[in-house]
Amino acid sequence: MANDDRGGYPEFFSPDRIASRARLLEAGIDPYPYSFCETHSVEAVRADFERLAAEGRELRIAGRIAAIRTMGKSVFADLRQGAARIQLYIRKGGSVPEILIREIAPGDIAGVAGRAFRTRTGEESIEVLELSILCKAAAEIPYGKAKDGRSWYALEDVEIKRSKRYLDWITDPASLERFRKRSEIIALIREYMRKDGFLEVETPTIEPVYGGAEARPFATSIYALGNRKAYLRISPELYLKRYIVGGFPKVFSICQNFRNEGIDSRHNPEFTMMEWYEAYTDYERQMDRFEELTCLLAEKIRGGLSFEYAGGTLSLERPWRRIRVPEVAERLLRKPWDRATKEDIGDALVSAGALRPGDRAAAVARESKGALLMELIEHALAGELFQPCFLMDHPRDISPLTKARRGNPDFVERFEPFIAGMEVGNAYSELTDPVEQFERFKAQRDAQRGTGKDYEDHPLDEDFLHAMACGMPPTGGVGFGVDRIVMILLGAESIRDVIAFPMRRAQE
RNA sequence: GAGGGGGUAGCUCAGGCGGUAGAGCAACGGAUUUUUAAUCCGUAGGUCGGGGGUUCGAGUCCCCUCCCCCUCACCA
Repeated sequence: MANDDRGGYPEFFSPDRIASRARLLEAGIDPYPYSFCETHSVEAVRADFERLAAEGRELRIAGRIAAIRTMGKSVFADLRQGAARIQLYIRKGGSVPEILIREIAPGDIAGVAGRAFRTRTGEESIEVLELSILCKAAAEIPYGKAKDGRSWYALEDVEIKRSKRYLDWITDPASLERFRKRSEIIALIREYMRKDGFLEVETPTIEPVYGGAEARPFATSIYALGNRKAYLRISPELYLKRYIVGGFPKVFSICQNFRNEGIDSRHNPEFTMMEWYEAYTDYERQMDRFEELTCLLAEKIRGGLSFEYAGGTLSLERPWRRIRVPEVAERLLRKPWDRATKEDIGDALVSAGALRPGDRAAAVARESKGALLMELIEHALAGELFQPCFLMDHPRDISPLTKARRGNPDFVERFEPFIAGMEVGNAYSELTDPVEQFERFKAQRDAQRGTGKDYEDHPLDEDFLHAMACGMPPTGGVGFGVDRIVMILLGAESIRDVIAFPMRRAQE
């Protein structure tokens, strides 16, 4: 910096650029004009370059200046629109005022009018006849250097890339593309659902009673209602079922869920959930649907069902492997489920190395039999869950919203799709018997009492029970983590690379 | 929550056996009449994450603390 007097401005204001802004204003040039009339995108110019160059018609293009190379009387600049770029050629002493050529800088947003032509070296370029600064950037943009898709000295610090996503997007076309594709994936999901007759609906984000999942909620209060306690949604499930009860047989919702739990490469306190319910179907039908939707997304986004992820090759070829919990349980415990005790599972966990011997007693006391079993199974199968599969027919005691497995009532008709070892979703043949639902809720509460998991006073959602008592058709429902599906489809190994503004510890 | 790695100029990184901070790129000034990771000459830029301690002297050693990344544990 030639000048370190920041005049009380934040340190990210560049004195050089503030001075440049002042010089432009002094010359009567507004560096922050109100509009610019574009005739072409960079992409459009690229796509039709030869014809446009031959016609010599005036093109008007706007974008961000990413680099400037001056060579005597010639100035070359890169104009970027997202991942697309084109070179500008400005001749000093031509129609572009000297002051604009002098003050334009990398990071500024510019509008140009000019003609398409090829330089002596063959580079597709725009000869600039008019130049407007559409925004003088006041901060330095860490562009680094780039050529042929490679870059040098560019912003790489993931801390900055994630906390200042705008800089990440400005400087890294790959990041921009990742988030464009995320949006495309969500659009494809909506398209698939609509085509099959599903209605997109909304549910409350702020709820008097939370439910539909087991998680610590975010608590808040409602001023207008005497500071009544309220919670951010941990799942849309109980409200979506009210739609089903009321007469919408096929509904879905894509929404943020909020869970006040850990933050790591697979968990963000708020994450995007896609959840749907389809009346008159069971979980078998929904397993097909989940496969179908995931494969459709893979075809459209990756161009096929087989692609690299996390150092391995995923194959989404249908049908995916079905892993039945009761069968795995019997194999691991070497005795029938009804004869196995919590202590047996505790022993198995210890001998599998999933639990320290000293923690066994506490775990057995704290967790339900079903929860212990799932811990054991997920540990035992960890190496087998890379290829897409369905873990299905979970223990009844950890699945309070699910119908019993036909012919095996200790288990339920539930499945969790796993891809690349990640649990990406959860689905049921939904429980529809209101009396049993009431009993299950009570049993779940009793089981949680004193385990440290009864986070808040958590009243039963009586209104939900009332809805169910009014009659809910047989229904299959599926919820999946959109962020995780996006991670897999886009090759991201951290959820923070697919959430635009992930939760951070550091505060400004 | 536990273990490991890291935080030095706007960006990418050196230095680290304690002696008072370096490079490249970016920025700024200049040269160069078609360049493209342009090049060349010059200038400026850092309380080495924060606090405390040891020392004549700490980016470098010790303690505390904040933040980031990875692995593990819990949750989608």
